Amino acid sequence: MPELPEVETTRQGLLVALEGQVLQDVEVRVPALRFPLPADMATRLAGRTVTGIDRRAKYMLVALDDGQVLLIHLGMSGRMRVFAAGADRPPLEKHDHVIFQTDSGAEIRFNDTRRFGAMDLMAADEINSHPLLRDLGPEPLGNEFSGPVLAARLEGRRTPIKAALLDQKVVAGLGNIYVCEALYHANLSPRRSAHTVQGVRAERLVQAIRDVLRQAIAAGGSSLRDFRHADGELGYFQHHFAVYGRESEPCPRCAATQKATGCIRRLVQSGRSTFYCSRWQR
DNA sequence: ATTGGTTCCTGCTGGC
DNA sequence: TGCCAGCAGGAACCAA
Repeated sequence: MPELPEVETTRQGLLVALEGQVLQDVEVRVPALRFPLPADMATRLAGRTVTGIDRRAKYMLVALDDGQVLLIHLGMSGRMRVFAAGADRPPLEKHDHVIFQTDSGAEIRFNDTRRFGAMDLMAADEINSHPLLRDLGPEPLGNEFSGPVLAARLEGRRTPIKAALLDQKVVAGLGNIYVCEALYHANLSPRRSAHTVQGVRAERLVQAIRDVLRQAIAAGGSSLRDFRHADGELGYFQHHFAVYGRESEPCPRCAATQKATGCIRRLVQSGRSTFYCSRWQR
């Protein structure tokens, strides 16, 4: 499930392959993603040079030499796979929806089993007003994210803190996995009403979010089912999950104090699994 | 304004 | 063994 660390890992892999390269040919095999790909996307991309790739939340923004920006979202099963010039290329798969060829002979395949991914084209000066980007909250790893900023965004919200953190308008880039992990490291119950996370609790949560995201990026993201790096390698942060997917196991801190007996519980909040330590998180 | 529920999609899993 | 219902999940959308 690509969240911020997986998107960042993908961005880094794509940047190595694409920066300064010319998109010689773009083939759209299946345009029906989350919404239809722009009908003229292949035409507008052909012959353009990639000048950079940025990331905003879970979106990659591929900058082109003519002032256009290609927005890419991986949805929940999207992958970008780079095949270097001259490298072996396995046959196209069922869910390889978009194929990019560079003039130096590299190929990039966008594969997305569940088709929740998205792509769009815009002008560089539209980035801040684009419907998918304009309402996003602060970047959790950016300077503008802090305890007071998060606290202000949680003020008056009666929804559980777990649900609030999944809302991309509160803070951008978190998904189910890293929200569970961050709440654990901040000792906060996922059920706690969002508006009660103020002051030192908000500071603690911001620190936990930043720490877990930084560590996950350093580990190349998490590979549960679908996620792979652009070169096909697996991320390994899944081995460092404290609570996610570990129902009825002891959490790391309970294990360390030897008071551990299946302290990790699972509950369902707004239709999604939440994992937490029943002893530490309040 | 905020919040909860529904929907899109496919592949895997569990129950009978 | 085989079938199908249920589930997973990011985020837009709708209704209350």
